[in-house]
Amino acid sequence: MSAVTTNARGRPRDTSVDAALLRAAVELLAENGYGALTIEAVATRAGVGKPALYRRWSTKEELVVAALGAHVAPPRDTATGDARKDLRAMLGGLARHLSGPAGGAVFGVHVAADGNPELTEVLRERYLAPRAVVLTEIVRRGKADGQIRADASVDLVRDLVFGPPVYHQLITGNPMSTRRLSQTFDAAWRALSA
Amino acid sequence: MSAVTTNARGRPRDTSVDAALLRAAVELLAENGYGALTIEAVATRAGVGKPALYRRWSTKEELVVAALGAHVAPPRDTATGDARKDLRAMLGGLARHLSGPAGGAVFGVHVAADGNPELTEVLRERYLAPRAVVLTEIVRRGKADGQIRADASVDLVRDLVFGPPVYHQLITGNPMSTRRLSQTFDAAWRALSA
DNA sequence: ATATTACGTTACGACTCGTAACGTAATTAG
DNA sequence: CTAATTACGTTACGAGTCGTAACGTAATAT
Repeated sequence: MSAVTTNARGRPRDTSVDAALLRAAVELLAENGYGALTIEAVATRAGVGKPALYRRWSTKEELVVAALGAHVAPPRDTATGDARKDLRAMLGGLARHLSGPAGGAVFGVHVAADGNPELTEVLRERYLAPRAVVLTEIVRRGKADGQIRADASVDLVRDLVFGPPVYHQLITGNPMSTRRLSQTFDAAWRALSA
Repeated sequence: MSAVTTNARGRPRDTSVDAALLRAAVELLAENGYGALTIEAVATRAGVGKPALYRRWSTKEELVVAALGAHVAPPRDTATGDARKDLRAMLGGLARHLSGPAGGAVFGVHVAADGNPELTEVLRERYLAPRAVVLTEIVRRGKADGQIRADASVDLVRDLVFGPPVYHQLITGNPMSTRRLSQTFDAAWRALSA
C-alpha cells in the first residue's frame, strides 16, 4: 500500500474540462454575482454535462473555492526585507483581487462557509493559509529590525491592514479607490510602526 | 389626494404575526445560518402561512433585513462629546451585535445584496444610514475640538475603526475578543488622533 | 481483448420559491 | 345590520434548481 496515488486506470480526466469549468464559474460570478450562480449554467457554458462537474466538486461552494484558487494569483513572497513595502505590496495584491471579476465572490464564499465546517476548512487551507504564511514572515522580520512595534501580533497587523478595504467593499459594494487605499494603509502603518 | 395613508379599510394586519415572523427568522438564522434559511421554515415556526409572510416582504432578503432592523438595537447617540469615548461605545455596540444571534446574518445580507440594487438600497437606508449619521456627528465634533486629525474623513474613520473586527469575524468565523477589540481600537485611534 | 474510468445526454425525485385559489375571520363604510 | 374590504390559514400549482442515476460512447491501462 501507500503506493503512488497517481494510479491512472481508466480514461483520464480531460484537463480542458477542468479549465473550462473554472473559467465558466469565474465568468458567471463576474456577470451575475454569487447568488445567481447556477451549477447547470456553469456546466452549460463550459460545454460539459453536470456529471462531469459533480465528479470534481460536489457542491457549489467547493466549485467557487476552486475557481478562486485557480483565478487568483498566489501571494508572491516579495521579501524585500522592508516590512512597510512588503505589507503595502501584499495589500496591493488583495486590492487587485477584490477589484477583479472574482472580487464579489470572496464574500459569498465566506458566507456560504457559515455553518459548513468542511467548506470552512477548505477555504482556510487553500486560500487563507498561504497568505498567512507570507504575512507572518513579514511581521517577524519587521519586528526583528524594529520597524514594527513589538507588541503588535500578526493577527492585529492582518486585521488592521486588510480589514479596512475589505470592510469598505462589503459596505459600499465598490472596491476602495487607490488613493484611499494608500490613505488607510498609512493610517494603519502609523499605528503599527515602532 | 395626499390624504393620510393610514387608511385602514378591511381587516387590519395582526401585529403579533409580524413579531412572530421576525422572531422566527432571527432564531433560524442563529441556528442554521443564512444559507439554510427557508421561507417555509420561517412561516411554519411562526405558526402562519406563507401568504402572510409574502404580504409583508416579497423576498427572503427583505425579510432578513427587516429581522436585523427589528432585532438590532439602533445606535444610541451617546453624545458624551468625547470623540474617543463615543467611537469606542459605537464599536462596542457593533461588537455586541456581531456576537449576537444575528451576527452571522449581517454578512449574508450584504452578499445577497450583490447584484441586487433594490436590496442594496433597503439595506443602506434601514441599516447603514442611521449609523452613518451618528458617526458623522461624532467625527465632526472630534475634529472641531482637535481630538481627531483634520485630514481624517468620515469614511476613513469608519473603515479603520469598524473594518478590523468585521474582517476578523469574516475570516475567522468568530467574533473578536473584547481584549483584541480594545487593542485594535487603540491602534486605530493612534492613527486618527491629532 | 477486457476492465476501468470519463464523457454527454437524458431523465428523475426532492426541495424551494412565489403565486393563486378557496373558505373563514375581522374591521370599516353606509 | 349589511356590504365591502382586507387579513388569515390551508392547499395546490408551475417553475427553477439540486444532486444522482441511468445509458451508450470514448479513451486508457493491463
